[in-house]
Amino acid sequence: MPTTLADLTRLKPSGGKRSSKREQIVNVFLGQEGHLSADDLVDLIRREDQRISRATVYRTLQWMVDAGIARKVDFGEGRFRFEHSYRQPRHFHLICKTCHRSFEFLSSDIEALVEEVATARSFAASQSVVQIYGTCEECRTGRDSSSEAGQTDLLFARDALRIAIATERSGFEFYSRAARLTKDARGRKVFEDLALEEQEHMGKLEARYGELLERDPKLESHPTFLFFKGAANGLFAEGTERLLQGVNDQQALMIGIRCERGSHRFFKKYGERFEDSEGKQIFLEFADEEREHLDLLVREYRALVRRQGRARRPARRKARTTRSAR
Amino acid sequence: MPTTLADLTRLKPSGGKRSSKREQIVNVFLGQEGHLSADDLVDLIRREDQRISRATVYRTLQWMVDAGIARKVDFGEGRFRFEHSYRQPRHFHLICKTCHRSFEFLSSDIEALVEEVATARSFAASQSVVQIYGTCEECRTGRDSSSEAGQTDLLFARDALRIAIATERSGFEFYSRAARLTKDARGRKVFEDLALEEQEHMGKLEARYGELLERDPKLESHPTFLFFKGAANGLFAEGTERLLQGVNDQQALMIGIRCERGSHRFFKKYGERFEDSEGKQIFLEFADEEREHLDLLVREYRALVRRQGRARRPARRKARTTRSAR
DNA sequence: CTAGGTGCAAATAATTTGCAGAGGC
DNA sequence: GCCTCTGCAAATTATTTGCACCTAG
Repeated sequence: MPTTLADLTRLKPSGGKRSSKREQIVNVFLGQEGHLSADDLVDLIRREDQRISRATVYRTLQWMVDAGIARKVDFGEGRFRFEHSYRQPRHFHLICKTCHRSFEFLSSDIEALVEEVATARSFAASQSVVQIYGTCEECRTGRDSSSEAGQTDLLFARDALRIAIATERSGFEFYSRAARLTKDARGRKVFEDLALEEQEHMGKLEARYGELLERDPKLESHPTFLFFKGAANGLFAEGTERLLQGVNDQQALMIGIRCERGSHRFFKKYGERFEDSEGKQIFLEFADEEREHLDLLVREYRALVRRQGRARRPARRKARTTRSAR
Repeated sequence: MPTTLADLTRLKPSGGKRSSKREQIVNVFLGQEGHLSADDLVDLIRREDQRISRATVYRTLQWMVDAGIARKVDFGEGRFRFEHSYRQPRHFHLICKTCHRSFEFLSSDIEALVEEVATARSFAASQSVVQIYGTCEECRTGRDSSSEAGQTDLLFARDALRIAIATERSGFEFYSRAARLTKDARGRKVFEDLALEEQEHMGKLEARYGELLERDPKLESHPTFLFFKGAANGLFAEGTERLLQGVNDQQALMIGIRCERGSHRFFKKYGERFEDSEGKQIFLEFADEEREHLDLLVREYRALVRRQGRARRPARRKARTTRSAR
């Protein structure tokens, strides 16, 4: 919970005096969950202090937006609502027209497509809004679907970890198979080491996942928060499939490089896009690890090419193109 | 241009009297392009008739929304804008924060993802908003990028045709190859016929595309309006690739069935989602054609299985599973 | 003749602003 | 003491509504 005063003091980038009123309003805002309208906030404030005027609340909200504490969101109701911004990544919304609650989600997939559209239209996108209007499960079925929001902070971390774990798992599988298929002893050793490392790190991530579950035992009952198709099988799945179609040592290395590069790019980009949070942390750490693997593989690839060159000096590349589609 | 009175009379589903004022307002609205605010419309109306009150404009706008002539859109400016709805499919927006103009696009890909998210959260989605805020090319580079909107109506038809043509082309390729690979004479004939049909229809679609270009010679200079990844290679591309991995006659038929089914579903679904327009027409016609092909293939598949059963009566299925991944 | 459409002015609703006084540094 | 924050009331902006009047079917 980022509601402590200690946190708040760190939260004042732009000028502004410390003032009891402002402090009070910010505290009430941060202590609240969900999406408040200016009026909601006034009501809440009035409960503990009758003497705060509506204008001050509006002014403080504007200040919070400027300071990066709050984000102004528009659900098409003819007035704005405000949500926490601190530690929370930008996200999209599902908005129930019946109960007027809203639910958050992230979709790396949608973001990628949005970027593609902007690029195709040579449009410099700075922000995007995705809102799905409709009826939530509870309003349709009547029963309480126990979704109850649940700190998006934790959900983001949970899903980030799941993706990282799936990637490690598929990486492990990839390197194990690659090791089995590699003829060159030195190359085999590289793959074996990497497989081991992936497995080890996977263990660590799983432990971390366990810790997360301890913090909120119901965490796993919440639906997906971060949608990312690549996550399902892990980013190495495609590479593993290509391995099975038969490749030589050099090709195996190259496929590994491509997978690590894709993985590194995804985690780096996604990690950087977000404001400070545990999920961001996980993504960036993971990006670093993948970077190291990538460098290792690239070094190994160069070494292999050099050795091969020495082995058959005058013989030009015989390029046994293995006709494997495309 | 759907601005004629003839068109308008057809446009009054719900009750309402013919009234000169309303007629006048609707005409001015439909004669205009882009996204008008209520105030913009009042200004335009006042130019030809001083005696129309602001309230009537608001009331008429509401009536137009109910009648399906207009759609209310919210660009987060603190007021609503209105856009034509008649003949225009629901679309998403790119919104320039500098010049405040907005540009439209469709994305089947984003729609699919949005649907997936809603399903995963058991949310009954009824409508979705996708808005990309940023700076348009013109505002960034200064020069006129000649984009000038261009009837989205025509752009939709253009892109629908392009997708249909790409699909026909890939279908032709698929059936040609399938014919070449098929041993059974009767099966070969079926594939050959289909290849011919795809080619023929492709010609027709290309002619239609040509007609479209005549209506607006600059049509091709406009950027993509309808984003759909499947369009690039056509919906049969994947099937063709699988053919090349070696299959028997029965498998080839099955792959064809799967492609036609996917294609039919896509065109049907997309066609139905849209309001009356040329693009919709193209999609639905195409869906029908694919349906016919699908039925033909299914009949042929059943016939083949029957013939095979007769050939080796007591022999149980020998199921030569060709280990081709998954 | 009567339901619905229209104008005008007043009402709402969300948000902003002018100004005088209060408070932190 | 100065500069910013605050409260209050008035202003602004977008949109709606009450009510008397008008008009097409």
